[in-house]
Amino acid sequence: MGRSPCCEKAHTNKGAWTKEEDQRLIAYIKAHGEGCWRTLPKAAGLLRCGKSCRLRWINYLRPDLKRGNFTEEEDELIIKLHGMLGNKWSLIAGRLPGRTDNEIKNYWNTHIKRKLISRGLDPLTHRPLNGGIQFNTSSRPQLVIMTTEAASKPIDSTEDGRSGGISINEDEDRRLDLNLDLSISLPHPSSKSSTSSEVLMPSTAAEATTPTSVVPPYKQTICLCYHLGFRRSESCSCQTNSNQHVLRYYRPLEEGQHIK
DNA sequence: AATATTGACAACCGCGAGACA
DNA sequence: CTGTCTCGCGGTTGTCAATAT
Repeated sequence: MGRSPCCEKAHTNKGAWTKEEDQRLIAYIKAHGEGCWRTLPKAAGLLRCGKSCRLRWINYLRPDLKRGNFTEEEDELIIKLHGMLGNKWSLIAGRLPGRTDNEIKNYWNTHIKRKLISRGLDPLTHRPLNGGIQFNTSSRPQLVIMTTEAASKPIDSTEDGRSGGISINEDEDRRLDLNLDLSISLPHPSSKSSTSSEVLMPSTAAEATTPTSVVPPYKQTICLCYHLGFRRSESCSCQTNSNQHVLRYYRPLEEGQHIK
């Protein structure tokens, strides 16, 4: 009992999209909106696989795409986020408005990898290529995952090890130096009132977002799901869910900022 | 000028997760 | 509970243009 193919391969075009195909896809989505990619090609009169339509729309045709060269700020943000998230391109893309995961992935592979190598850093681990040399972590910002009992369960770990995410292994020391300024520690006493896992991290965001919860006076709670770029609100249940496994991070307020 | 190599990026493929019947 | 379907993600490949030989 096999899985049915996502489309009728015998009657679908492949390869580069023509202008006419683009126009058809744009016109259809403008009229009917995104959704049901499987049936879209037929409805739009396209001889394409639904997956192909989705990719074309998301990576190339969407009106909110920025296009053009990456700025130095974007470069640095990508490097920083990659250091924290690994190859989670969709999450990284969520932090860069107008950029797609595919675009960032390509850009990483063609530009940033070399940039890091030229800085003497391993693009995979962000550690010095020659080994041995360690950052002075005390003088650099840190990502600290503060755990509760909930954190004894690994976060974002997969069997095949493809994930580049942050994981917490109960057998390991609770304070891990993950390099690139990452470390994991036990809960801060001052945040006892909060039962969620919390992350202290350097802010890469210009703005602080809701939801908020009981926080120490010098911190503001930010939903990690939202902040890391989950676009669909339903992916985030932080506000309504008392689930102890919800991961949040706190970031220190910047100068001039105050909690609303 | 012809050919080979390299770089950039669009597109494809396979897989996993979640929804649903 | 199980199987199927759809969507989305990350890795890989294909193609074309630019550059080097």
